[in-house]
Amino acid sequence: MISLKEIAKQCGVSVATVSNIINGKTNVGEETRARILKVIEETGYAPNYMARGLRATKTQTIGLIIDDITSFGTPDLIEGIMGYFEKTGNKVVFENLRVYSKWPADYQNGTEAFVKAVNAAISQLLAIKVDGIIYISAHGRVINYVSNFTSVPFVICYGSSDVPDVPYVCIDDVKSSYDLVEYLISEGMTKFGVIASSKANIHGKERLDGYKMAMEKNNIAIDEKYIVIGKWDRKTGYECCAELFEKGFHNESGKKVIFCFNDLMAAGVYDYLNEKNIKIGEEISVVGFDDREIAAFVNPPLTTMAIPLHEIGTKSAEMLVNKINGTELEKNNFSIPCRLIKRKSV
Amino acid sequence: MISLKEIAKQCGVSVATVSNIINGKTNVGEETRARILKVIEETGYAPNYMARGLRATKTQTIGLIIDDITSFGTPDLIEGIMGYFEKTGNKVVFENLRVYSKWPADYQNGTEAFVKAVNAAISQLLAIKVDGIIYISAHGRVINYVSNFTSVPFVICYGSSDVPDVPYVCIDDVKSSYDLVEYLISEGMTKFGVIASSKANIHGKERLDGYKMAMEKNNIAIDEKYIVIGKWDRKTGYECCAELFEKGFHNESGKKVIFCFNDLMAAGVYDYLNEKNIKIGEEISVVGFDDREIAAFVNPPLTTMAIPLHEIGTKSAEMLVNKINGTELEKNNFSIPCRLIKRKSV
DNA sequence: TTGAAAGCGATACCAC
DNA sequence: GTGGTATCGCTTTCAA
Repeated sequence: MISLKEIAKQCGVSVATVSNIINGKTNVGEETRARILKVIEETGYAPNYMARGLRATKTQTIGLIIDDITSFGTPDLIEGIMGYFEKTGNKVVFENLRVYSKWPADYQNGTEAFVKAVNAAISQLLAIKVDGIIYISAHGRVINYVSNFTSVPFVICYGSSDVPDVPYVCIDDVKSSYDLVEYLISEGMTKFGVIASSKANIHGKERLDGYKMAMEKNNIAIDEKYIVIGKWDRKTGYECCAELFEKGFHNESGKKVIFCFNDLMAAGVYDYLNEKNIKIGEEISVVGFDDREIAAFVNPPLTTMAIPLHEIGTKSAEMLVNKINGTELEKNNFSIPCRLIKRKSV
Repeated sequence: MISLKEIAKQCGVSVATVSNIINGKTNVGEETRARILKVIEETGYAPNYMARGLRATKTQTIGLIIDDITSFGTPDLIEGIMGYFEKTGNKVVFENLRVYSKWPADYQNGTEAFVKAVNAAISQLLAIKVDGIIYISAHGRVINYVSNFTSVPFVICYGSSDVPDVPYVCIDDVKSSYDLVEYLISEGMTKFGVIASSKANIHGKERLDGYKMAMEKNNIAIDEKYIVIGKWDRKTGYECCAELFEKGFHNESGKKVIFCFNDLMAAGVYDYLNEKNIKIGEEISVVGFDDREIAAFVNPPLTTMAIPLHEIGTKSAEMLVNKINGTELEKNNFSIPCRLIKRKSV
């Protein structure tokens, strides 16, 4: 590969001059600049990234830590982030924690092994001198345990943190859930079954809050026994629906709806309802959350809340760039509301 | 950040000795090694990646070019690749071509703008001195247009190439399609409708070949009028099914099956059949290809062929590492067969 | 406006 | 076994 030195020799100038031209310095003669630029063009010279990174403080590289690339939403988040960095001319390096393959079933948030893995990833990234780090979390994790936040700008994407001053952008679960329930009420629903999740999960906790707020606002009684706890998958969706039925939910009078905290559990509810030959969207309505691909393919198509993944990604990237440039941020964290997708299940 | 020099000074030895220890050279005294290792441990010293990359020929970094991260299969391919590189201790840098957002609808394979984007990505990667490159292609592209194949080891993942000696690993579409049709025949199917694709797409072409081979092998007549061309999406799946019906497919005698070249088109067929109140899997069977998430969620669940994405990824990574190490490869390309997933649609 | 030279942090060759 | 030092390709004073 051709080096700075060689093109300097070819042009009969010093390396310093060539370097100045490449870096857009103004202290170079008009004629010299043009002449050298031409040679650079012709030779297809590209600066050596390593050499540059060694000397300069900024590497134009940002590090992306992802919990698991096969996790729902992650690809679209990445797409948003990389779209932004393409414009700013940053390179992106990945650290893939691969939590699904490493800690199958249910690993614990904040677990020692996990924290260690995260910090190892951060060290790696720091070793290659990234200008900043974005952490894409799955599972609505609350990230409170990262040790070296401060050494380089850091933003959490699709997750949150209780540590003060750690920037993050996540979805507004409370408002989204509230909006969905308001819509359901406007459609005349009066009896709600909800398939929630453990409150340890921030999404679960906040969606429940939103639900309760909307119910109270509209003076509809909340029946605690019809709030059951699932584990975000199809199987527990099915089981929770069965539990609702055991408790007599289907015998309630009034328009009934089952609000599932994600689409997968809603699919489990479909399974149960189909088994019992209950017409979904007619006898009982069902709504989900996430707007996964499957939501449009189940029968009937599922009404759900679409997560603005692309926007979340873009926003995170924007925040990081601002942090790196030292631009003061208006806010340190953002919550973006989801979009209601009306389909046939209501 | 602490440097080699500093730890050398701290230990009262030369940088050369420390460097030798770090790089596992054997020409170092037992006692010295232990003493220095201890200091390295205590100080948390990590070698500067840039400096090392500048001097050494290998950077332990591999470049990953991806057509589009939101494309079906890409995340799992990446998961397989990164799992392998985690073991070998390689870092991974991404270049995301983002073809879906940049060339919406249908961009052309081999198009000038596209080729330019690919070569730009390669140059980027070369500038940061990657040891090798993996290209994850979407759309079963045949990659014949990359200019600087040779400067660094290069392998195509989930695609192929007609350029001699370019290593690739893809799926064995012919065999997979053949296997699927054989299974269908073993289930007593005699009338086949097929929703294929343009033959410009290598997957489409080969799946058709496999279909024909299986039919001929079993002496079942191929009815060309029942081979219709879709565009891999739900909508054209629906339209193609309608076309089949216009041609009288549903009035044929014998056990009928519609073989769709992917799951999305199969879902379109479901739409049409549901509309006509035809019992899927009873009156007419349907099979897809890909085993996307939706396949398990449509009603009835779809019989389809699962693509061994993880394995393809792992194999590509393995090939690349071998190439980098100069290990002779037994073969320059691999075709991995898909796995039949039996569900209720047959 | 241009250039000489120091140095970034490591590796590797060659003396001792 | 250990140490001195040239070198990788670039950026960045400081002089000229």
